[in-house]
Amino acid sequence: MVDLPKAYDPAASEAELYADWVEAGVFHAEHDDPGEPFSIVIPPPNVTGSLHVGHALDNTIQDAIIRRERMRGKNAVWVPGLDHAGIATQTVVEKQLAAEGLTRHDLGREAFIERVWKWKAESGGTILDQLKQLGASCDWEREAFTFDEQRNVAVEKVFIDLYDQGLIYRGNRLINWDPVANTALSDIEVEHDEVTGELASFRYLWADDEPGPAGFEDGLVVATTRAETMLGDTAIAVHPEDERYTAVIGRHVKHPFQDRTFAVIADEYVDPEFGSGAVKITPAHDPNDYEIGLRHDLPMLTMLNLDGTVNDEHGGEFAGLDRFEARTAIKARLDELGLLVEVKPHVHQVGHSSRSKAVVEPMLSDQWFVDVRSMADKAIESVRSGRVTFIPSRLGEQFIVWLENLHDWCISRQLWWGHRIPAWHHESGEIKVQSDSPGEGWEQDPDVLDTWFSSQLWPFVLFGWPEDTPELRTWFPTSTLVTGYDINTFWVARMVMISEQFLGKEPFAIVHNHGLVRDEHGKKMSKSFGNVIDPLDLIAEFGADATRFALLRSAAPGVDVPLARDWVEGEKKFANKLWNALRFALSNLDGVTPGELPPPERRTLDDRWVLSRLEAARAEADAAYEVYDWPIVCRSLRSFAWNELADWYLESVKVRIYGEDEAAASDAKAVLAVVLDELLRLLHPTMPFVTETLWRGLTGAAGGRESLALAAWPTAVSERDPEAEEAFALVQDLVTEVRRFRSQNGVADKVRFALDVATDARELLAPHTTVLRALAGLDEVRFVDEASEDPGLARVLFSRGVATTPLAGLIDVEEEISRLRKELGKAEGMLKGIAGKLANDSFVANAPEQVVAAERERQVATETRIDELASQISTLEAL
RNA sequence: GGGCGCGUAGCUCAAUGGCUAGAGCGCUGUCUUCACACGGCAGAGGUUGGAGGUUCGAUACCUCCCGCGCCCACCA
Repeated sequence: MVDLPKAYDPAASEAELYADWVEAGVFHAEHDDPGEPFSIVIPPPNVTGSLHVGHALDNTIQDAIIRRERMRGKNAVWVPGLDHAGIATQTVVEKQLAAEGLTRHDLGREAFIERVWKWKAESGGTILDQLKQLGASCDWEREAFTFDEQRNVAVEKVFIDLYDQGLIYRGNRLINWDPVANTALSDIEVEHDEVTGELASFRYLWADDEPGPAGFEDGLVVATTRAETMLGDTAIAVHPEDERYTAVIGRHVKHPFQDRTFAVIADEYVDPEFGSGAVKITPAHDPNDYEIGLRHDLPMLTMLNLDGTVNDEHGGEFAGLDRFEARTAIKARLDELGLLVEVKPHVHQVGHSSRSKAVVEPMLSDQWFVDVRSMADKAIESVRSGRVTFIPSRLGEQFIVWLENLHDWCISRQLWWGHRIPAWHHESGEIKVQSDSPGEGWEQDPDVLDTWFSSQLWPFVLFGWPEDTPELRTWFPTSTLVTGYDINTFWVARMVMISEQFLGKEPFAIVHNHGLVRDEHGKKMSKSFGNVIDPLDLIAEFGADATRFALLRSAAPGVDVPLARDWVEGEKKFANKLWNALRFALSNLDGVTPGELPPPERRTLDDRWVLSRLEAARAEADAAYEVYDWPIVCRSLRSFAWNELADWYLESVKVRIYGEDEAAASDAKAVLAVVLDELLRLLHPTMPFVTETLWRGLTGAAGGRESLALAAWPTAVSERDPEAEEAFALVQDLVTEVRRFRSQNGVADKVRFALDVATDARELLAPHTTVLRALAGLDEVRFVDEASEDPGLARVLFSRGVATTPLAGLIDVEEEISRLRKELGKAEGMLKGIAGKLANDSFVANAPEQVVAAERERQVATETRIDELASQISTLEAL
């Protein structure tokens, strides 16, 4: 017999259990292990990271999935790893350097990278250790890093092959420049935030040899939110059909600060409704203007340095000023020259770097790009055809739309930490793409690849690609990818594209998107709001199981997940409830372990009922597990465990367990053991620790390879039993009514009395009076044909009849009358509703037969009840 | 500007077009009975955002409105 402490203490056992699982290789899989392959690759957390609630959710879901599949006998592997997270990691280490008064340039490239590796070695494993605290059942023997030796080989191969296929090219194009991190960014690394800026209007005067046409003697007014870019203006555009401006098309204006002129051109892009209807064109610093510049073959003048200051070439008196200082200075100068027309507030979207939060500057630059169109089209087809399914499906739609509008991907970053681009530049300007230096006079491209370029390979490089390994053949394509919808664009889309390109297959069959974890009111967690919850605190205080369960119970696919400390505490209480249910069982089972159920004829009503309800919960939870509907998984199991098993069955089973009849007691124990065993199995993927501890206690399993984590996933132990459910529901109804009677009349539970029951369900109820007596605290239950009219009786009404007991000082008559009146009013209201329904001919004609029949039954029952209530009230009043 | 999602009890959320719209937390009362006070029992609490429509019947389907949130997008 196992002796459990009175209250569950997660901290006492979690670490030890985890070590035991790992020691026994419970999480490790080999390619030739038995079972159908099932694989998940972890979305690799940043090496800089520490576990936050988002990770906790993401990994809890993956763990629940992989644990269930493992129990189902699959050859299940969950491969963990870390992302080198180029820009994020470099930023962290640069900050450390800054604290020492250094920049990365002081160290130089090699020393800096060495420094990052050193830091990675010291603290890179933190988040993986934290995953262990959460209970994540990763196969740690397969841990990988996006920047390790093996992954490097793959990254280089992919780059070189794509280049050879013409899908990677180098180009001088307008890209998003982050002037703080000093690197190019891809489009999706730019976040558009609404900002209240200003719209400045100023005028360009006509070129000296070109007086303005009638109506435009004073020049041409243009508007801009970034006045400083006028240093790079090379045209003014108007709409070709804008009659106001027909006369000025082809004329030239002069630049106020530079010795040059440029033309007024016509382009359909211009919206005549906006501003003055004339747009200044800066092809080198604005995406629209860039397009116009290409169409009209305009000069592209870059007027900013990479650090965001105005350059010498076109800056003139403004050279060296920061772009925002320049904005002010230029407006001031324009004003002095009498050229500034007005400045008014303007709300618009401004692109910010998702990393540094700096305002992104569109810049012309030489960068490497991936031509994504053909791969994107294939990826769209993968989703359309259902070869990749999204859960929830609406996110698949969104995914397709995004792929349809995808532009080429700028993959070069002006950073040091990351995969160096395998391209070599010759003094002559020639470029070669290959792993090793072509020889003397060749310099390797200084840039590194976007972090996502390497993580897109994750689902196959984890299994050894480009080698043709047995692991790759076994576990690729992977089964399910679990991730927040927020990185579908960054990561998921690119995995689909690149997997198809290089392995000819989609990398996974299912993408399960969960939402983002928010606070209890749906607000984003952030340091500035002070509403951040640290999952490690939760685990320390309430246990990993409670933390996991609290996350899962709100994690409907694709829907953001609210979380509050109190809710986690609530799930700790659930764990404690389970703990105590098992504590009760273990102290009473006397060594009975889960095995065969007693034959049907020896099962009592409560046995049949609990088995039927268990099967209902199992079926519901299992189906929900299958479609990753976590709230239903949690709700069905929690409510069975607490509201049915603990609240009713454990109470009713005491009758036999504490009773004299040893055969009955042993049948009861057998059923109890089976039910608990199955419940623990069903809950294990969500709450691995407490279920493992309790299951070992229940079964006597030794741990190690004899772990619940390796036990079989439950199938139906019995069928649903509608008859038992109906009968037991009646028992519950009568018990509840008796309790209500007690509660409302101040009759203490320990005051026992006899009950005369008049019911049309006598046959159903009669065999179960023992349970009835135990649960309702009755001396005796007698069945009578008709309820006595004796005014000296208290009446307890239930759905199928009425029960009476001598008042004999039990209750307060006045109170009872008022209670009955209330109930009568309620019943009359209900009857009115039913009668109205049945009087409606079209209802009777059109509703399904069972529905109409049920209505009729309710009508009769309600009428009977009203009669009874009325007579009861009058008899009481007679007293 | 385009697309998507959401408005149900004080809070967070459920309810194949059909029983009296449910659960958890919170709240009220009550009980320390031998699994559990991290608990039991009982209870209060709803014009399902608003207005129309379809239907015998709408929380659910349709239209419009109001409010909230997210994604995408190059209007200076």
